[in-house]
Amino acid sequence: MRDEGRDGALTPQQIAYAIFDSPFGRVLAAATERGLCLVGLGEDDAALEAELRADYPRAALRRDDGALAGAAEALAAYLAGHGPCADLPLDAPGTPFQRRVWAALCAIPCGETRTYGQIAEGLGMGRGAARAVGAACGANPVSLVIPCHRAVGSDGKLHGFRWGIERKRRLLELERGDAAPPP
DNA sequence: GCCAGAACTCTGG
DNA sequence: CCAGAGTTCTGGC
Repeated sequence: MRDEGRDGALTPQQIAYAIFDSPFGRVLAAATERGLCLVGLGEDDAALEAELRADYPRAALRRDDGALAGAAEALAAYLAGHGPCADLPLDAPGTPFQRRVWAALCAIPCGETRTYGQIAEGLGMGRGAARAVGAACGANPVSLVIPCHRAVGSDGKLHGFRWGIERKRRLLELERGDAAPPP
């Protein structure tokens, strides 16, 4: 479904976004009329807005906390450890292969991790496509809704993350339940 | 337009 | 240790 594109300046994509706070810092959630198109983690609102602008340079960005209140609430609950995984509508542009990988990531149960090779094998491509899976994960714009952080190395070790490896580790600890040590 | 290299890798020699 | 395997994107010529 790639309808627009050539029009470019004629019909700029309308994107509404909101920024809220969470245990992981500031969270930016951006969405079109169809669903979320970008979820970013950061510590500076300006940096998050710049990230959104870099991914959608020609879109008409509009701050609208109300329109994204539901999504922001779900994401905040998830980041606080109060929800398994939000089932929010997505509108992320991606190739069929990327969507397949993202679907496989969503199929990973909460608290579990899987290697890139296992994901590739689950798609019926063999372990040779592990790097292709990694590339597809790296292109994932909605890091929280699509649990790309549950993909780990062959030894269960973290290798990389677009939003920072340390943040990825913390996300995994949160899902494993180890991130809630009440004193 | 095409070619080369990179990107959240894995596995075998 | 080094190179190859499968996909997509980006930049340089």
